[in-house]
Amino acid sequence: MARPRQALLTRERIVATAGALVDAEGLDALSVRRLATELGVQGPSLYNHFPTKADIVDAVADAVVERVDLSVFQEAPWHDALRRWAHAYHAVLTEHPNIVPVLAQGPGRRPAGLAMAEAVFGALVDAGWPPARATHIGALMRYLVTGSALGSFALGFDIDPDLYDRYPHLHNAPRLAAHHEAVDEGAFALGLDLLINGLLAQFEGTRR
Amino acid sequence: MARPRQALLTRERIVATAGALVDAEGLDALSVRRLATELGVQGPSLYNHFPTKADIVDAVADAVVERVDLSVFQEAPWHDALRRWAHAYHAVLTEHPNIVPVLAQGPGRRPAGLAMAEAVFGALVDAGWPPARATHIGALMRYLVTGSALGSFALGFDIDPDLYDRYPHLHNAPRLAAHHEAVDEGAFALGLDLLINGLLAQFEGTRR
DNA sequence: GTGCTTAAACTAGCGGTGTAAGTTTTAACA
DNA sequence: TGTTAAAACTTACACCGCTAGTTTAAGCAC
Repeated sequence: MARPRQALLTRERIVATAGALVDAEGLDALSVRRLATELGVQGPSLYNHFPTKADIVDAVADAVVERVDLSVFQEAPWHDALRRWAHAYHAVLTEHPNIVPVLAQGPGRRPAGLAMAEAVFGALVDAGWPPARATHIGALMRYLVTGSALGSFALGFDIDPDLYDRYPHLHNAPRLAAHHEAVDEGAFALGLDLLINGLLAQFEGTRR
Repeated sequence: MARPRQALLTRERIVATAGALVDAEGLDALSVRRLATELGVQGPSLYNHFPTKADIVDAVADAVVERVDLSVFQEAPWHDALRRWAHAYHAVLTEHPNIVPVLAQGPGRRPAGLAMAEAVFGALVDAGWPPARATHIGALMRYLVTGSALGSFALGFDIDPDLYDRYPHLHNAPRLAAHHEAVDEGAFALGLDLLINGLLAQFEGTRR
C-alpha cells in the first residue's frame, strides 16, 4: 500500500488508541509496533504524524490532563477552587492510573499541563499570594495529587505474606499491599486538608 | 573463560557499579550489557547473581534508602523526628536524583524501604497516633519527599523561551525550567512546615 | 489538464534491549 | 576421588525505537 485515498491515521485516532492501550495494559505495553497493529498499520507509519514515541506518550498524558475542569478557578475563592480542582484532578488520575508516572514529572511542554499550571498559579496570584509562594503551592499540590495516584497500582498483588514478618509494625498495621488504594485515598484527603487549612491560616495571618 | 578461580562479580560490586552508572548517566543508561561491560564481563553473567534487571534496579534504589539515618526516631519526639528524617531523606535523594522515580512508587519489597516505612510508622504509633492515621502520614511524607525530588532533573534545559508566551502568568513568574531546583526546594520546605504544623495541631487537639 | 510537490502509507534494516538455553571450567564437598 | 554446584562463557530469540528509501495518491500552479 502506498498513500491511501483516505488517510488511515490522524493524530486524534493515534492518541485515542494509545490512551486506550495504556489504560488497558500499562505504559510498557505501548510500543510503536503494537500501537500500529492496533491501528491497522505498520509501525513506522506513525512517524508521519509524530516525531518520536515520547511525543505520543506526551500527547496521551496531555489528553488526560485536558479532562480536568479548570473553571472552578473563575468561580470560587482560591482555597475552595484549589480544593475542588485537586479533587477533580485526583479523580481523573484514578481513571487513568497508568499514565501518572508521566504526569508526576511535571508539566513539561505539554499544552494542557502548562494551561493547568497557569490556571492554578494565576488564581493564587490574583488572590494575593506572592508569585514565588504561588509557585511553591502549585508544585506542592502536584506532589500530593500525583503522589497519591502513583503507587495505587504500582505494587503487584502477589505479596508473599511472610515478607512482612520481620517488620512487626507493618505486620500489625493494615497490610500495605492489600489496602494500597485506601491508604492513598486517606493520605490524599488528609494531605489536602492539612495543606489548605495551613495555607488559609497563613493567608489570613498576613492579611490582618 | 569458564568459571574463574576468583569470582569476578559479587552482588555488592554489581550494585555499586550500577548505582554509579545511574548517578552519572541516568536510569536509561543502565542496560544489562552496558553494566556488564563496566564490570569487565559479558551481559548474561549478571543473571548468575540477579534474577532480572528489575531486581538490580531495586537493589540500587534500596542501597540509596539505606543511607537515610533512622536513628532520630529513637531520639526525638515524633514531630521533630519526622522533620529531621524528611530532611535527611530529601538530602539523600538530592544526591541521587536519577533513582527517585523508582522510590516514588513506594517501598515495594525492598528491605531498606520497608525498614524505613516501619520506622516511620512505628514512631508515629508509639507516639499515640492511630495506626490508620500513621499510615496516611507516612504516605504523605513520601509524596512530599519524592515529589519534590522527582522533577528536579526531569525537565530538560532546552526550553525554548517563547513557549511560555501563551501562558502570561507563567511567563511573568520565575521561569519554571531555570529555577526548577529552587522551586522544588521551596515547595518541599513549605510543605514540610504545613504538614508538620498541621499534624501537631491535630495531635494536641485530640489530646486535650 | 498536465506537471510538481507534498503527504502518507509501505518495506528493509540497523543497533540496541532483556533474557533463555546450553557449554565449560573451576571450586567445594561427600 | 567423584559429584555437584557456581560462575563465567557463547549463541540466539523476540522485541524495541527509529532511519532510509520507495511508492502512490492528493492538492495546487500554470
